[in-house]
Amino acid sequence: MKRSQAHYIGTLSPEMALLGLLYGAPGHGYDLHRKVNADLGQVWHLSQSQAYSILKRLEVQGDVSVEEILQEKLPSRQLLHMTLQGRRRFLEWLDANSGGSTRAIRMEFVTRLYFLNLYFPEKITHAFEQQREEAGSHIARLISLCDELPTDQVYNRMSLKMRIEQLKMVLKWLDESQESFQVITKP
Amino acid sequence: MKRSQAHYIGTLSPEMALLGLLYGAPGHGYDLHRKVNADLGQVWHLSQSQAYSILKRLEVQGDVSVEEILQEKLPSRQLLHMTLQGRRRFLEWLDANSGGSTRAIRMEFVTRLYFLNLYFPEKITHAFEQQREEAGSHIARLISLCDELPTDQVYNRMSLKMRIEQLKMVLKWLDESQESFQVITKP
DNA sequence: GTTATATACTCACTAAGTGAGTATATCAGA
DNA sequence: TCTGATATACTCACTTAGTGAGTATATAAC
Repeated sequence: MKRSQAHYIGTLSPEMALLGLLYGAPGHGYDLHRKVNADLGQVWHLSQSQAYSILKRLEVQGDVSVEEILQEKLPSRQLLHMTLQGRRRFLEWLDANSGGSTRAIRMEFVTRLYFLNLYFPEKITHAFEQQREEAGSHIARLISLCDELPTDQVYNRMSLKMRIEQLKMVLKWLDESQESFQVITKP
Repeated sequence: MKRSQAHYIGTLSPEMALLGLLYGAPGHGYDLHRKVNADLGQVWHLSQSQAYSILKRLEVQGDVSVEEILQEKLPSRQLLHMTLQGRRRFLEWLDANSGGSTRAIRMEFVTRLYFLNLYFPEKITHAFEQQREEAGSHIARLISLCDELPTDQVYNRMSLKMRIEQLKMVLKWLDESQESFQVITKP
């Protein structure tokens, strides 16, 4: 209950990238880590040990269950399954939005697209629209924040301005990315 | 020796924001935290406890020294001084560059400007130039990375493209910010 | 036959970040 | 005058992110 699946500000975790891979089929920690690195290596930088530690947490939380596969001589391997709870959490996360941080958009939103394309390609268009709206309303919020800032707040203003411009950029990037998706999804 | 003052990827810390304030005069943890929040609150989100924990580390590392100020009745207050080592580290950091991550630029670079303006305003122009170069070479690196990416790497490409566009934005932002600085530094 | 590589995982560590708690002083309003 | 809010100044316990190195076995390559 005390679980706030919310990350601390600035903290994004590839938790869902790992969990989501199990939606299709059970797998080993080893494979999950490799898959994330192969398909989303520019999105998340995930070390092997970090992958295992996140998977451990997912298990403790009850989002995945472990099937010990005993082997003669060999140490036993652990096959990970997504639990019903994990499935629910994953699907919820898929529909959630990534907020207005450019980092979150680059990491979470792109990861969502990855899974939507795998499992629910029909939802992609909506995801783009939703993200555009989110970005737009964040821009508005930041602009008003910036306007309220006293004139002497030079550095805070610089920072805010940068975030605003970055988000405007994101709107363009969303349009361009979506176009390249049309090619994939409607050939 | 094992100190890599380097942050893990994606991890930026307001360590230098706190340390740098002591360059001018010694102060209490309490004041340092308030000052960072007041002047750089949009740049760093720093809780009080986090501030104290960073200051503790700075002390253990030998960058600051603690002067216990005993008070009758009251619990003793700790006045923090910058040590020679701390001074050296801070000045080195001031001249270093913030790399090519947009986050690092928004946080570290802006913080550098803040201190340059306080202590060495004549260095500001150079800092802008240095940062522009850095950003430029990072853009080049990311573009070649993106070009080398196999066509099927849709999501990695999306992520890279976003970073590239963000950095191009940064170049504009640097120009605009510097203009607003001219007003301050050469009135 | 050895050496490199792929498979599959564990552990110990540093550091970021939160949230709540402690203790005192001071000042403004009922 | 007492009361309660606010400012000062700090501590502690906790979760999570992230690194780096170590362990152990199978298999293919030279």
